[in-house]
Amino acid sequence: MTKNLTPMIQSCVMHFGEMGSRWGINRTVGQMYALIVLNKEPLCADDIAEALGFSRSNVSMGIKELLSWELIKLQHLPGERREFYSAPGDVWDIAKTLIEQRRKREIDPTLSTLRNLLIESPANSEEEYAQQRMREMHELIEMLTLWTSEIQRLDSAKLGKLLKLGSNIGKVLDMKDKLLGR
Amino acid sequence: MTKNLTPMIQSCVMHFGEMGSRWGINRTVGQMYALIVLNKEPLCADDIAEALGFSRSNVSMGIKELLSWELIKLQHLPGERREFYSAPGDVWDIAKTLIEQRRKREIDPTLSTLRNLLIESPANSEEEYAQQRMREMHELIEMLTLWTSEIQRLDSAKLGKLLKLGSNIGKVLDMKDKLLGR
DNA sequence: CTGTAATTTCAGAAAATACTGAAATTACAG
DNA sequence: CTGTAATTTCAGTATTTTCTGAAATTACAG
Repeated sequence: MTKNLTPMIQSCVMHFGEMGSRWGINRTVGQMYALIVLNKEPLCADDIAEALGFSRSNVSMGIKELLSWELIKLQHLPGERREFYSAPGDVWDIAKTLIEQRRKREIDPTLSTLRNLLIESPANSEEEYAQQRMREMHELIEMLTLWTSEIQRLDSAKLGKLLKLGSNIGKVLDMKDKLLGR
Repeated sequence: MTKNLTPMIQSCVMHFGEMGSRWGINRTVGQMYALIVLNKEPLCADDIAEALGFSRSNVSMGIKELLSWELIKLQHLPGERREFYSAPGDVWDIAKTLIEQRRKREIDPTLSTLRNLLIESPANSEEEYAQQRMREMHELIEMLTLWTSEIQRLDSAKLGKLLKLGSNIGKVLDMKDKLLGR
């Protein structure tokens, strides 16, 4: 049904729908989010349902999901009884939230499972090997998580500078080598 | 029917099945991969089908998928007519492959879509705003991609040192700040 | 070649997921 | 309170994805 959308916005919305379905978030929720992000003004559920041609109830569930991910926030507009929703104005804030939420949902449970399996003592050499692999995975995931959490601490301004640095980013990691003494 | 697996390995396999379904790779393929990774010796399709209770054809499709992700490699065992499969011995190699493949499948198409939409000239102020957001997204994604590609260049040994550094990892990023002149 | 073992393909069954419309609930203006 | 607008819930339907078994193909020992 998709009413009102210009081809450009339409394309972007559709693309994020497709991509969304490759992440946890499903196709329609992906479309809804793109629509909200690309729109300067906050949108209400009816706007979304109309623009994308979804049922009102589907939009309601999508909003619930986006709220649970903390990707949108509710706001009341003066003189409006309906509830409006908008995305953070800063894309880096969006990305940070996404990273954070995915960590909670995907990484943390895995770390916890691995930890639990690692405290058991191996019953045979097969389990011994398996535990070794699990130990390596646990270490690696923990380290990568640490890295990303450090990066997440950067605010938008710092990130901007980093961006300016462009492909010289390698230098940062070269310095790391020095720090590591090699 | 899951024959032969010890409870420890069983649990791990099941967990990666669940997690797998949250990534692109589906539940059974996730289980298959965990099984291969945790097993010292290469496995053949029948081993996998028996251990996990899947149909032989499902295993065949799963193997095909894991090969297309380059997460396993085919090998022939001496005196064996059947084909055997194994995962890289180094978990960091596995992670690098995963990151790389996900980039190809999820990030690159998005960057390309955004780029295409950004070369159009905005038809109105609504599109102007939308394009601004798209531009920010494009920049951000490109930068994060650059970062991860730098990290991916590290080999296992260097990564090990980094790992030893533990939570002092923050220092690396502090140095970055100096580099950025603030 | 021939026969058999191993693997792949694929149409359709089964399962999981997403979506809708109707009914219920909530929110609030008057 | 009352009535109406807005939102949510949820049972059922539709769609998509996954999985299987049977048939086809491929690989290779003899």
